[in-house]
Amino acid sequence: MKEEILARISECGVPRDKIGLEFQENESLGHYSTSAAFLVARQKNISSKAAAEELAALIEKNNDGFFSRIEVAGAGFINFWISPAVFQKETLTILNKGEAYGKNDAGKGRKARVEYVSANPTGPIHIGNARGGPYGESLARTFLMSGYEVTREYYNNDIGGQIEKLGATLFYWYKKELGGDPIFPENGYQGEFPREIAVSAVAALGRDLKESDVDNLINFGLEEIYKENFDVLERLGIKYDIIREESELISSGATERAIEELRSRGFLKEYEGALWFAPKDEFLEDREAVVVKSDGTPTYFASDIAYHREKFKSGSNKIIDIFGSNHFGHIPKLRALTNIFGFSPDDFYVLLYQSVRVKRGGEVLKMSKRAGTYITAREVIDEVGPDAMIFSFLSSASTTHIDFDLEEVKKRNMKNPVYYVQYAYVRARNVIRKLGEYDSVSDLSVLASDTDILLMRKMAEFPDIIAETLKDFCVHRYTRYAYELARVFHNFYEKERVLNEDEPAKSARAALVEAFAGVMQNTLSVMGISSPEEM
RNA sequence: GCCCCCGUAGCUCAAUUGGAUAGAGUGCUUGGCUUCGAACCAAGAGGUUCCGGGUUCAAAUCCUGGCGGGGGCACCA
Repeated sequence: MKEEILARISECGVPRDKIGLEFQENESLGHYSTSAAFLVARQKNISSKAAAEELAALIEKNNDGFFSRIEVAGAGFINFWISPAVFQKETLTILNKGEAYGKNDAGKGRKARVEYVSANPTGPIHIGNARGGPYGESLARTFLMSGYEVTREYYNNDIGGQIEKLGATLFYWYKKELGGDPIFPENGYQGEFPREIAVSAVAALGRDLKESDVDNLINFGLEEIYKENFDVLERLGIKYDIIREESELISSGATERAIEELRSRGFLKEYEGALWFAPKDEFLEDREAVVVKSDGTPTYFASDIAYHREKFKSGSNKIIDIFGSNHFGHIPKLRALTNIFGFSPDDFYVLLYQSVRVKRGGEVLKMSKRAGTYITAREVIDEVGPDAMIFSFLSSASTTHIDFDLEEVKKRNMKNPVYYVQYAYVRARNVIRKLGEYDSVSDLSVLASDTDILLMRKMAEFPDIIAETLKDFCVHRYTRYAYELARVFHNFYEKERVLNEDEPAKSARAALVEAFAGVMQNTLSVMGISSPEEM
């Protein structure tokens, strides 16, 4: 809907990106409004009121019945009311397009790769890691809605110091389980999880593992952790197209080849026996990092170079990495790789989400995987269900730190706004079911009450919501929109009848309800949330 | 010490990217089921947007100086 209005305003000489068109929920300020006149006033050095009058008159001149009213208000705002016929026609379009309503072709013929979660395989996914799941998934779906071919990917740091520590921890519990009295390894992983794995390892691998067989134990442990973590992710509706493992990059020689390429092109320098990344480009940030240690082994960053080399050379148009904020220091190094591997820095995004703080009755719980004090994603899903968890996480902007109080979880379970949203959908589906067959209509002109119009307007906003999110990646916009759409429908449901209505209002309202159900389903879908028929 | 994020109603979060009277949920007070499902609707109370200064028609938002919280600055991943 915005596109049409923007086109009409920009025809009158205001640059499209300067118009700042706003949807107005309260009709007293119009269906949409713009502050564009303030800009014109400055350019022409006239009063904002005069500029608004002038601009409004120009728009009115080209008006062909699209706007029912154009009004200057306040210090120079222009408020637009749009003809009911426009919204009635849009509602028919919704019915016509169904699942395709809201899609755009901004990414037609283009590819996007989105990496998210990528939790270290040293234990179960905890509540902090889990935040990246709904975020990445919803973003991936936004790209799909925009016509992109999307690859969802997960990176597994399945080798290195942390894995050795995991092995040592598992071996400790393995020995303990067999009745030995081993010493707990320094910096080993606390918590129940390693012990549970060790117990099943005794059953699966036998009782004769020696210290030199620790790799068997590690491989068994990693398998158990993968099983657990990808199962949890699947409960959140997340499935990956690519799961890349660091060990695989090393064993295939990809890491070695990437190092060699950087070396031959002069991007590595030697210092104190180690090889350092030294891109020497226009960036000013300090990005120096060890790529090959003085003992000759590559660091994790070496594999990251190989992995991003693969991403940048994969023919994708957009590359997106979603990390926790603690990876902040990693960004400049990764960004420096774009130029080196011939990828546009403007199409590479590293999106960070802030931490999740867990409280219990107001008291902050310190989360640490090593110390074994963390809340797992599975615990929360079991408690509130995947839909409520996804909606909760998506409700706040990725840049804000969120607090999660476990004492509130149970209470929130019943009161979670996701049910308000899903219930609106259920109500609509109920009406449609009870209607049975009804005549399809091509004329919705009887839909003219305030609640009819507001519902149609809100539905017509959906494609704009998708388009805006594609630009700024603020997927939390969806939860807001979903809530508002639901509220508008609940209002409609209270005030207007469908089943008892006479024709032609009955069929028209039926069409409206069906259109609503479609838009709501698409809204829930882009968040990765289910659309239940009953609750 | 340097860098990033945050600070908005008792609590958890929004605010269309600088717009009009800062909004929702939750909690609290009150009214509404003989009518498509009340997991709903309606009404009320609740604010120095952490503090100071600046920029302009307009600041929660931008610049600056503080205060407070979180994270990062490894030959760990």
